[in-house]
Amino acid sequence: MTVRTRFAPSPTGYLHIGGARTALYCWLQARHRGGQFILRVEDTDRERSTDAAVQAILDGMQWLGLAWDEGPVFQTARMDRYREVATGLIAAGKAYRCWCSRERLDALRAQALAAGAKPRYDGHCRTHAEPVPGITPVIRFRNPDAGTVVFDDRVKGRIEWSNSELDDLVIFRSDGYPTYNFAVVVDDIDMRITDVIRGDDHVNNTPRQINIYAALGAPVPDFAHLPMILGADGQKLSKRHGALGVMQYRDDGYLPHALLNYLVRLGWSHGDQEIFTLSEMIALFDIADVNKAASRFDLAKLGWLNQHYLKTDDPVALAPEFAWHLRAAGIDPATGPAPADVIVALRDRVQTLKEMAARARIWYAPIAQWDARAVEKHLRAEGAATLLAAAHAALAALPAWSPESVHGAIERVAATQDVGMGKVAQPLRVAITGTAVSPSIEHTIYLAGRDEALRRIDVALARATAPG
RNA sequence: GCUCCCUUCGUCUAGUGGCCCAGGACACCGCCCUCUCAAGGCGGGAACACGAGUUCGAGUCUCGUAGGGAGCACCA
Repeated sequence: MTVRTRFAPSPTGYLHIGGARTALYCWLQARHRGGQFILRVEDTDRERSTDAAVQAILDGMQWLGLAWDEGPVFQTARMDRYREVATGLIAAGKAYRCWCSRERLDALRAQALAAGAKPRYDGHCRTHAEPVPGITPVIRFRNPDAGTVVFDDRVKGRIEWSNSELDDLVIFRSDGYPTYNFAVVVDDIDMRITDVIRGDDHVNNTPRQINIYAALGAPVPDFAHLPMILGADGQKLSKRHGALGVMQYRDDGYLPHALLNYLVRLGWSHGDQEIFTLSEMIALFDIADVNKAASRFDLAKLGWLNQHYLKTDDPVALAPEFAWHLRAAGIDPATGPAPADVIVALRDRVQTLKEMAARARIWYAPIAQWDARAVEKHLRAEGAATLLAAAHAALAALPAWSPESVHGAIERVAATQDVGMGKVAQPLRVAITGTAVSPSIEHTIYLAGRDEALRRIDVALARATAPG
């Protein structure tokens, strides 16, 4: 039997980090086993579902590269089917209509709570159904009264549930929409899902869903419940923790495969391996190796991974994404050096493309601000003017313009003037960038372009020698 | 309150009864390298929640305690 997994978000917000990991694990499981990955949109909550959220989820999935084989299937497009199945259940005596009022239900709940028990529906309408004029009844599933439900969760292990803990849940609301627990089961059966991989906030739903499978005479799929992802403070992830939507990570300068690599290791491991290419993930991923406990989101480690990929990926391949960030920062890539060259100069110094874009500004726009301390220390230093002038001449005379040739020129200036590299590099750094910190001096100068570099050295020379 | 689940360095984790006085990675600290900042190299501190039990032997098995989480909706 070919493996079929599905990711089934409800479109009430963007694709957050927890959902992205669930989607990744579903996708990996399908790819690893040579099966299919289906995307289903659980939009039966008409109050909270929005088209914008659907789009946000699709965008997030696409950016991450989690391609689905079927879908997106919208539950709202399957209403007739849910109704058909529910009607069948009623006909078979496995479900019934219920007219119980909200008041009666509330009273029941309060009573149970007061008695220190778990609130459960008492099954009143199983036998005493009294149609109330003008009221559309809900449909309840007739849950078995006795026995236990046992399932072998692929990550949590064996879980056993007594049917006495379960009650007759509503499977169809009075507004004509099916409830979650019912729609998922009908969908998972119809879509022939073999592996249900979802957040562990659903373990409690699983026994009642299994009972529905049984009532429908359908085979029960494998279940794997993933532990939660918490914020760095160990609290449930929320808006307080900042960037939540996956697309926010793009805006913040993270690479999709860096995020994927981070996510795959968060709660799953393969020995001591930290770095995984997509194909390694697919080859090595096993749902059985997923951890049981919740884990915390650690931005520092994501940053480390992101930089790892900035350093090891082909700069040319990274260039389009970097150019996107330059534009996002209000920089026109056409007004300066090739983005790929900038990546080479900065990738050892930043963890994100966003930081990189910010630092790249000096090569695309004039120096906006001079660091007074740097000017004082390096530009107005003893001999700085002489060195700048010598560098200017050496750079102007260079037959070819490349990081290597620039490096050679600076080295020759240092040798000729009989000073260390630092003595000539620092004034030049301030001349080109206005600050004492930048990439290696040859890249700093190279990226400015010869004309602009010489122009800036001229300006710096004036500052170096100006009185005061 | 009830039911279910979870518990190894600050964080992510390795560990499936002896190979573990617990290994790796991120973070942190130190040293080296060095044109600044980084990156890199080398080194360091840092954990089996607690208590019983089973066993020749327990991070690994059992029970209890504590702490954390989820669910108990006509929300998904």
